[in-house]
Amino acid sequence: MSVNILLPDGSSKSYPQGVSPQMVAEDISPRLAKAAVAAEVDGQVCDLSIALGAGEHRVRILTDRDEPALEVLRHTAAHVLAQAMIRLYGPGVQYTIGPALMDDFQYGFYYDFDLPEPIGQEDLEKVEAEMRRVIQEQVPTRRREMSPGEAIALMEKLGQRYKIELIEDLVRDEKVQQVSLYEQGDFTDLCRGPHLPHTGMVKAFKLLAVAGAYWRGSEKNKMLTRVYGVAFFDEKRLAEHLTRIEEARKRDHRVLGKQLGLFLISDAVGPGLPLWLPKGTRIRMELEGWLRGELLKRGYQPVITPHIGRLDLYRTSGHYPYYQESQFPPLVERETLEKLAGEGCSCVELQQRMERGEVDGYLLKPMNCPHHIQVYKAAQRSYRDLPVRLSEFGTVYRYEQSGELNGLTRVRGFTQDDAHIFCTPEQLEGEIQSCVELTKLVLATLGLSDYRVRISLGDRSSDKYVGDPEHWALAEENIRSVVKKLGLSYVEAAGEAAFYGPKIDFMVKDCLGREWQLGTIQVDYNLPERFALEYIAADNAPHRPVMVHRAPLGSPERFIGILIEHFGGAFPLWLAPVQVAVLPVSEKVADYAASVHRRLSEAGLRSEFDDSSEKIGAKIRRSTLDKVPYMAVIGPREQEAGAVSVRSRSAGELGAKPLDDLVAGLRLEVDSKGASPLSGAPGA
RNA sequence: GCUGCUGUAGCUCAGUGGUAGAGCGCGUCCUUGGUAAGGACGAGGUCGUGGGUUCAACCCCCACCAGCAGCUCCA
Repeated sequence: MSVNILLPDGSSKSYPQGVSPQMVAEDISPRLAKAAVAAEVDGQVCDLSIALGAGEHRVRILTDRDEPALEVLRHTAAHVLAQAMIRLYGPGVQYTIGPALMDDFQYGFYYDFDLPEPIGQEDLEKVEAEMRRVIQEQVPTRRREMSPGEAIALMEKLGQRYKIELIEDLVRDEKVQQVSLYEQGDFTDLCRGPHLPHTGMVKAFKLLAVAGAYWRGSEKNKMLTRVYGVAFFDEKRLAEHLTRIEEARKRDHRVLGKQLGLFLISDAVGPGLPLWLPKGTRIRMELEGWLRGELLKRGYQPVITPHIGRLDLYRTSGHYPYYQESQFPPLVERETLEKLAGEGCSCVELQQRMERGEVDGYLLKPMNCPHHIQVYKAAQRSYRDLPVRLSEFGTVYRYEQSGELNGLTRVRGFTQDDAHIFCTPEQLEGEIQSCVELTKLVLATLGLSDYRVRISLGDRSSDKYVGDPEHWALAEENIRSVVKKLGLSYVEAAGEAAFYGPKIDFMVKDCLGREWQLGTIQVDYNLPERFALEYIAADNAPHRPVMVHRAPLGSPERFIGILIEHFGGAFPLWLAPVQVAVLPVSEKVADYAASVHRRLSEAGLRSEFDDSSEKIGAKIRRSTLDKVPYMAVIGPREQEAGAVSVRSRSAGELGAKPLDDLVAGLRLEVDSKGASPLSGAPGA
């Protein structure tokens, strides 16, 4: 029996049985054999050393240029890490799991350990040094397959109880007959593989962080020590990666928000409760103002509703029972509180009675929909009125876990650019479509053109979801249909839906390639049911409307947080808190400069006048650090000519221009939300 | 919420068991300078909060609060 190998170039070769991809590579060319790091056999990435069975196989030799090879490299790097840890901290180190990461922005692999004593960031250098030793030794890796029983016996000998648990689970859940282990010198790991032939092929790596992680991701389990690292085939790519991380760090919206005076999170006010400073507010007003205009054009009716509402309202909607643990506790009226205290009611009792609905209170609203539903119900609705589209930039409060709070992207008090559309089932698909189109417009306007869509579906087996399965199926079908019709690339995620219905989420990549979840569109048959919503149809009988919840930004707080990072604080002109800085060269031209400043302000431009006694270089530097898009430098020459010397953030010095030209140019750029007629360069 | 780390002037940070410093920023004055930092002087801190150890704590110990990284969660 022989092995027939089909190569990617279409050629085929014949070998005796048991031939390995490594041998095939050697046969093709010594250079390929040297560059080979792994192989792809019949579409499966595997070790170079495996013995190929009889028959025909498609074989592709993977070198450091192939994406799947990088994953193999990182996986081996994780094993090198584990081996180094054991060498340093002794056989008492329990190693658990250590995968390669291919989609993470920073990290390339990690390994979770149960350590006899904790280690910190400062220990990583020591671990790296030991890893370099393991790499220098070029320790060969060897795959062994054995029965689960043998593997358990081996792991018992090594004292690795997490591995034993993993093997036992593989047997129980997947009924495996055989497991694979990788030997790497004195280190043996249960592992699916594949791996590099030896550790010497891990060329460039760096350990980046040490942090806690629960065993198997469950907070009920023990907290392990996770060491994160990244690895590449060469130093250059590693250096680029580290630069990219550094770049991201510099764009951190929390850092820029402070530097540029955009927002503030004050301990005196509370964690996760951002305060918008004047400059940040400017950005938000522009963004929201623009969106408000777009909503009016699309037949939305703005409403304004309060920040709190009766507990009963949220009992009816289901939010109170479903998300109690992530809400601020309810407010109870003083009189009620005093009466209950008089009856000797304890705090625990009070909470229980509120849960049972025996005591009412008020809740800081966690969602706007119950209020909007009341607005819908305020009038009798005819099918002729539908769709009713109620919009509000409504601020909601959610008690996020303390460890989750993060700048503007995860907060406890935030606004939703919310709207609720009440429509007939027949109108639903069209409404979803226009919501998707609005979200696309928002993203396009802000230059966030790299995104995909996630359709989050229910999960029949979970009890998390409420409502009629038929409605769910219908809603899911409507959503799919729209996404397909608009040709969006999408993934489906079962079990990710809201409790009341499926949703579309926009997953947007920023300029550094990091993915964020922004806009959302959710279909809801459930709340109309719970609140007994109706409209009178053409048959003169009451029917139940469907609701769409949608927020193209998601939340202005979160969205602007992401925009700060996307633009690195250099906002396009229409959003920039200060659009133009007027910089007189000396006090001699202060009057003329002041008149320029006035003229710009009167034209509706946000102008800042720097009349400090600094030299012009210092003034320019200050405006540059503030990322002001345009500067108008003014000296005697400009005064003479009624001109300004224009300097742009993106294109540098543009030379002297008549003041009228500057005003007109800036107006044009603001109104077009992008293109820069002054410099010919993009505004951002 | 959990694990680890951190908390000193408005900001970024240094520092010592004997109650504190730098740079930037801020204020005043001098300077009137042409495209990324002109000069001088000055103000500003109960060293996160509360306990404890000590003759003495910003420094050591404990608790709490907050921030950061990761995990978990996210209507």
